[in-house]
Amino acid sequence: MAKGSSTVSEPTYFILASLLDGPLHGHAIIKQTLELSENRVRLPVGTLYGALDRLATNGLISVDREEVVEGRPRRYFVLTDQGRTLVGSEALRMQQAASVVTARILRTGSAFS
Amino acid sequence: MAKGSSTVSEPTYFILASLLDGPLHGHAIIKQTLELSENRVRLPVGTLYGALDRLATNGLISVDREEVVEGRPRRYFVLTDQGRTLVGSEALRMQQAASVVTARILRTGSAFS
DNA sequence: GACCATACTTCGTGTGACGAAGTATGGTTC
DNA sequence: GAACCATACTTCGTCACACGAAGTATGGTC
Repeated sequence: MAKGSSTVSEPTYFILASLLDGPLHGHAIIKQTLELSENRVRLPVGTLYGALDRLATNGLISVDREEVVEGRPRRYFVLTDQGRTLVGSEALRMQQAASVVTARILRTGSAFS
Repeated sequence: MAKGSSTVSEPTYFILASLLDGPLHGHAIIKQTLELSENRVRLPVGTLYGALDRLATNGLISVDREEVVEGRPRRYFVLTDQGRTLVGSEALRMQQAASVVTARILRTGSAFS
């Protein structure tokens, strides 16, 4: 389906953002998201794997490869072109939305540093 | 309970943003949101009034006054201090999240203008 | 052997977005 | 003056998603 106006949630957004630098497996995405968000966004596993399924179904990511490291299975995910495009346009959307508010707050001289 | 890490959705965010310039009634919020978002966000009425209830319950907005204009009732809502603070910090959060992605996209030289 | 970390699975619950249908009023058009 | 449209708000049902929790499996540490 991939409607143009998806408006992705924060967990989903950071999952996509985590994959910008290259393929990662599930737990690595959790760590990368923590880093990217400066320790703000701690993805719960239930959220992560549910979202990964959805994103793969919608063609925004795909499975890169699966390997077994020290007996533990790892599934690596990559951004598709569509996913890369989406996370980029989401970033622009957020920037626009943010600037609307920051401009107004400055203008009305509110208690913000 | 006004958790610090609420992470407000796009409709909710724009409702709060619409009220930064002063009290508005429901339908005026829809129009203001359209304007602020450059015609991107068209709030459905079901979403709007549901969200207004929730926001009022959570103390982020409150009813300013009710009047009847040309036979039609209007209920005006105002931002509370808490609401104003929240929308400001949400804007900062979005800005940070956006910049993480835009920086990476520039660095990896993706197909973005 | 108990315990912890990594890695992933599955399930159940609750919240929120939103489409749709409905109520009420006033203005316009024929 | 009936039909119709715009404004303004209400209520309901459904669906998607977040996320807590419990579970499976492996290897290392104490």
